[in-house]
Amino acid sequence: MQQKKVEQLLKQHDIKPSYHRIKILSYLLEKKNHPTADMIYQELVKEIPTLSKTTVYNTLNLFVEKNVAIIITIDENETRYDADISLHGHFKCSSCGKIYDIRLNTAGIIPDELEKFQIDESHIYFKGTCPLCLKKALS
Amino acid sequence: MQQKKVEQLLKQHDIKPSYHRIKILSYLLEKKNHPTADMIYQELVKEIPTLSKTTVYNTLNLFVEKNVAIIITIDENETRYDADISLHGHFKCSSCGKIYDIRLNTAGIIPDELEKFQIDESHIYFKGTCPLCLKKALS
DNA sequence: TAATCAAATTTTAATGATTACAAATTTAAA
DNA sequence: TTTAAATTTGTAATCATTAAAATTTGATTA
Ligand SMILES: [Mn+2]
Ligand SMILES: [Mn+2]
Ligand SMILES: [Zn+2]
Ligand SMILES: [Zn+2]
Repeated sequence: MQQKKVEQLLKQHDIKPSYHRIKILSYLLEKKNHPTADMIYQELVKEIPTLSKTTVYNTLNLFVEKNVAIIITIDENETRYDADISLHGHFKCSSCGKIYDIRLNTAGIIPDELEKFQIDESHIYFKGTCPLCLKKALS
Repeated sequence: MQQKKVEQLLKQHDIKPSYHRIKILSYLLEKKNHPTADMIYQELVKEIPTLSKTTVYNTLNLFVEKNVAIIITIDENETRYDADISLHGHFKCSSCGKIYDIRLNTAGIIPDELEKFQIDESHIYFKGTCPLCLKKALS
């Protein structure tokens, strides 16, 4: 996505598109790798040597508050972020660590039992071994 | 559940049923409240003044390793434990903090997209406001 | 242009959950 | 009883995240 589009997206969500914010959102949108705050920091600090990790945290918290990104918690003590805010699932491979996006047929995903509950967020994820790592394990 | 049953359960999973382990597993089984390690500690230390928080952590890690309990991660930086190891979902109320068990019709819960993946764990949870808190909010 | 002000970023320090490690205690076997 | 192994404890370390205060940036106004 071009920078202009990213700026648009930020503005649409009431966020002033500062240099850092554009960089961080671009990272999320392009990499689609569900990174931790630290992964983003380690990558961007190469380009922006003055970057502070607190800025990464502040920015991600702002994104979540303004619904530009969501938090994915699959493993304990490891907060990850996703700029794809649509309802979709994830699979984390315990071997290579990659987190895959899983498209769900969202119909009938909400249990009847929750009829009287107000649902703000739905999360579905799986853990195991991905096909690539399964193949490697054979050889 | 009586103490004998709890001991049985531990033995079945290759865990020597020490006093502390029985207490901690009993807590999980009786309360069914998906507690944090600290919640368990705070409650049990009343009965067992010499209890160490490290023991609670060690024991919970052992339970997870031996499949007597599972880890539930709904909110970041808050690891919770559940002695119900069957496939079921959860709902956490953002208002009162309670975590509800949700029975799922497990049929067709695994997306076709994961056919070639080896799935070890499935997690489904929702966040929002529970009926009790919704009612309170009205008045 | 220069002064002003708020927002954004940085720096440093604090917090809190979890783990590491070694010592002490308990349990069970020899 | 002796000894070794397992369990528990206490303390310190680690690591992710947040808090607070200082600095910088960038727009706005005089
Ligand atoms: Mn995703
Ligand atoms: Mn449960
Ligand atoms: Zn893999
Ligand atoms: Zn509630």
